[in-house]
Amino acid sequence: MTTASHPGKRATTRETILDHAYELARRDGLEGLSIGGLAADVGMSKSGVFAHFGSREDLQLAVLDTGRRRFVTRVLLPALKQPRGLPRLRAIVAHWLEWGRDHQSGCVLLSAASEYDGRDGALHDGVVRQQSGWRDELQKAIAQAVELGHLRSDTDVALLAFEIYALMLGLHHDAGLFGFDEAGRCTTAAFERLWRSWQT
Amino acid sequence: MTTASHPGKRATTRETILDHAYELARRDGLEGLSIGGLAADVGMSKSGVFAHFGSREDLQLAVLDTGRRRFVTRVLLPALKQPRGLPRLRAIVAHWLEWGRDHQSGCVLLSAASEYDGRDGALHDGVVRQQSGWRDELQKAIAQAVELGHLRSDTDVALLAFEIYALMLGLHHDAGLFGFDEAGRCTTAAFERLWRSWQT
DNA sequence: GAAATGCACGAACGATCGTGCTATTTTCGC
DNA sequence: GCGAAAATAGCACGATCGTTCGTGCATTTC
Repeated sequence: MTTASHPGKRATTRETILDHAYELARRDGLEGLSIGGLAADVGMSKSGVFAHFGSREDLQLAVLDTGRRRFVTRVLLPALKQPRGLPRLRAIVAHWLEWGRDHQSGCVLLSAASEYDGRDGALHDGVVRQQSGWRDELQKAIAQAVELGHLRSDTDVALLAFEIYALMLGLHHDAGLFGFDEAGRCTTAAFERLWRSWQT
Repeated sequence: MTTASHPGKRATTRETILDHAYELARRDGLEGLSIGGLAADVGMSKSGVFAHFGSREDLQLAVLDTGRRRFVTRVLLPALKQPRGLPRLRAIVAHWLEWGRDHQSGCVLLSAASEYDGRDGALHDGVVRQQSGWRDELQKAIAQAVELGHLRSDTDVALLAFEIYALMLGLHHDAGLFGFDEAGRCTTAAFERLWRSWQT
């Protein structure tokens, strides 16, 4: 009877709860996520949901990590199948655009970034860690494209990563307020201009 | 016979409340703004604060409008003193950058945009109206720069406005998470690249 | 000086928040 | 099937939420 030799129902229920919490957090943010509302959405009791996490903050951290894992699965991992350099970089952007299309009603990772950028605590730390981790991945892909000669040798890696991220922020912003169609058009056009400006 | 009896004490107290509310909303967002917390911050009773607005939603709308007015005063109006065309456009961006420096701990307008982009209601409508109004001003300034030959005649006005806005989103995002210095450096460099790419 | 008005306060409402405790039910190895 | 253990429900708590209402104090108006 050490620890969990059997699969246990706990893990799957926790996943279900996190699925619902993720959807709720997309609309209301991690700060707007309440245990009572989540329990009603899942169809469980408040205490039943609560027991899976121990605190609201741990629930929020778990939802944040759910978002991170989904983003990695949907954006980063598929792109890693492409050859290094510009193809992989463009694949990252392409999958990121799809992510944006599917998350025009709100992205947990971005809303968390704007919710916790000014405070401190575990959520802030988690957001910073997640965001800087992704920025590192982005810079890594850019650096490879430079090394392989796909981008100009004097490319400012951090600057290009900033520009790419900024365009995706613009996409989410405009898609949420003005609709995805026009926002997607602008973003795509802006990316074409961006590649042209850095390409060899 | 105290100070300023002509505009009535009500108006000045309301301004004081809104000053505090604006600062609180910068950290916690409009959704995180509570009447009790605001009252404690101002040094008034809950009901005293409440009486000035009639509802929490009206308070939030008032804070949103406070942000809009400040932004217009700090960014748009000073830039309108510059000659039309690229000088005015660059002045807009310059003052916007200063705004970003002073609001690295959170900008009410941007947090409101991400808080209400997925819902509906008066706050959502107010945010959309405010954002599209500002985008229109931006496009107007760009169009003038094109007409005056400061920018390429085939300039996609909406696209450039999107690119400018995206860079400012990137600034706020990075400044909030990683610090203003590096974010400001990237933003400035990105703008120089942007002007070069559209200039005649 | 009396009456009216403007403003803020304090108390209280019902609702919901997060979070403990204790039963009760469900699950799973035997 | 049985019994142990895990998982969920039930209930209660203090705190805070937005909101309402009645009251007191100032100031203005007559």
